[in-house]
Amino acid sequence: MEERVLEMKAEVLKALAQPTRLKILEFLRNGERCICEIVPAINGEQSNISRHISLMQKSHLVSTRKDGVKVMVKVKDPKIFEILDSISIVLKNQVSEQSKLMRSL
Amino acid sequence: MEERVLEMKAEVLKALAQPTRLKILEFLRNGERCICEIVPAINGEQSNISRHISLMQKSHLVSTRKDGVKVMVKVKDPKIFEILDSISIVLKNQVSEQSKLMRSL
DNA sequence: GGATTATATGATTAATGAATCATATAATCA
DNA sequence: TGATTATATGATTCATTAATCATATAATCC
Repeated sequence: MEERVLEMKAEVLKALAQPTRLKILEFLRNGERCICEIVPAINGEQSNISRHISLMQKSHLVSTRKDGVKVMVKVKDPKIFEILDSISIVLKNQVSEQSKLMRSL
Repeated sequence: MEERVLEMKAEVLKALAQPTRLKILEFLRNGERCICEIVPAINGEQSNISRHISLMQKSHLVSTRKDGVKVMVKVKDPKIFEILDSISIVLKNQVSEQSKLMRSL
C-alpha cells in the first residue's frame, strides 16, 4: 500500500484513539449536538473539548455549523460507529481469550 | 460508557494508528511471518520493527512464537483487518466528498 | 567453542499530544 | 451599548512516542 495512504489511515485512527474523543463520539451517536451540551455531558473542560473537536474536524471525522452563538457538531460518516463497534468486539474477543486461559489453570 | 472501557478502546486504536505498524499489519494479511521477513519487506530498521511488534503484542493485536532463532508473528484477531478495511472506506468517502465539492465549483 | 543469524533493549534525541489557565472573539439579548 | 453566553486560542507544562545507534542476548551451525 502507498505510503501516503498509510499515513492518511494512521491519521484517522489517531483521531479516534483518545478517550475524551471517544467519549465525544459516543455522545454524538444520537445525532448532532451543540458543544455546550457536550461539555457538561462528558464532564470536560471547555477549552479542552473545543480543541478535541477542532482536531476531529481537521481529520474529517466530524463537521460543525454555527447556529447563533452555538456550534453544532455531528459525525460525518456513520461508518465511524461501525469501526467503534468493531473495536468493542475485538476487545471482547481479547477478554474471552483471557478467560479461556484462566479456566485452564 | 465506562471510563476504563474507553481507555482500552483508545489503546487498541492507538496501537493501530501508526504508519509503520499499519505496514506490518498489512504484510501480515497473508498469515504468520517471521520478523526477519518483515524487516526487509517493509524496508525498516530492525530495532524499530522489533519495538513496534512488541508494542502490538502488548496491545494484544499480534502474537509471537519462537521458531529456532526466528520469531514468528501473526495477527491475533482477523477482525483487525475488517477495521482496517472500514478505515479505507471512510477515507474513500472523505475523498469522494471532496470531489463532489470540487465539481460544484 | 567460536562464528553467524535473529531479535531485544538501553540510552538519546526530536517531535507530538493532552490538559490547563487566562484571555480573546463573536453572537445574542435586554 | 453593555452584559451574557458560547467558543476559540495563545502560552505553558508534562508526558508520550518514534527513530536511531550501539550493544546485549539467544539460538543455531561448523
